[in-house]
Amino acid sequence: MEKTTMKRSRQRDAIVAFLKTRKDHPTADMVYQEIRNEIPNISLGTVYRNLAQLSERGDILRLPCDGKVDHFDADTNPHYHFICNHCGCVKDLELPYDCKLDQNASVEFEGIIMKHTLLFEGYCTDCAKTI
Amino acid sequence: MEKTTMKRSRQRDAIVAFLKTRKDHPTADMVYQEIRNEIPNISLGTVYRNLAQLSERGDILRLPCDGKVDHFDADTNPHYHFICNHCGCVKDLELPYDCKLDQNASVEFEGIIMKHTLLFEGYCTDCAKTI
DNA sequence: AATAAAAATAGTAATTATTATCGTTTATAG
DNA sequence: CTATAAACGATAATAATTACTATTTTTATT
Repeated sequence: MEKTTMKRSRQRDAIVAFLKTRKDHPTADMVYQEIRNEIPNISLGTVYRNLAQLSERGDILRLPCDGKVDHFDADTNPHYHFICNHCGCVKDLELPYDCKLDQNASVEFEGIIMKHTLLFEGYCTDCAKTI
Repeated sequence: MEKTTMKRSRQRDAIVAFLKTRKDHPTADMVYQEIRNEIPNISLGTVYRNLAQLSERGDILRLPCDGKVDHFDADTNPHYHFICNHCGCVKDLELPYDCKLDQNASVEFEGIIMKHTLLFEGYCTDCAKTI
């Protein structure tokens, strides 16, 4: 996964380009469905492989969502997210990543804390009206 | 899932009793493997069903672990957890659940924030020595 | 431009974790 | 004691993801 040994591919370029146009943090399958419009025979495995590779390299963010399917974000600036328990949509929060949380947690913990994931849950604006 | 319409079962009692003896937050499969010693023909589906039911009722906690398999905790007092990126073990942190996080996040968010999940990652004491 | 090696691909199979189905068993209220 | 609904075991099905493999594509070097 070193940057030097990476070869470009039309498929990966399309995936990155697509993610950059979106602020709603698509899932692997959503990426797949979208890219198929442009590259009809792209394989779902290719999408998964590239999303894994890109997030491994830090070119995109993988957003774990409490047991539900992962979402992906082209905005690599560390920030927190919200997931709607009704429709499943994922939204950005303006809160920046708080390093103090890691420091505080480290105080009484014997191992090494490197980072944290923080996900807020509730109902999005639209679903809050409906329910 | 109302408490009034629940019938006791030997299997569920065994699952709860087992979880209460453990502080390492077993997974569904770990629970299954353990309970089989006592009830050899228990079904894995029964374990999943009861763990879902119990966590739904708030009798145990389901711990989502960033895309990895869920772990379960008989200590229902809200608290945060740590997962080791090397061995996958899950440990308690002494930090209590911080309601202010939800309040802060709500300030600039239009929907309704009800709760959050916060998981710390890094290397546990044992793995920190090895690596 | 031709070529060779590595990387990436499409298509498919396999895996993993979990949920659903269904006929049978069991708990419990009356 | 009995009726009813909950819970069960066994198995099948599903969903998401990963692995495999033969082929294609990229890219550095001639």
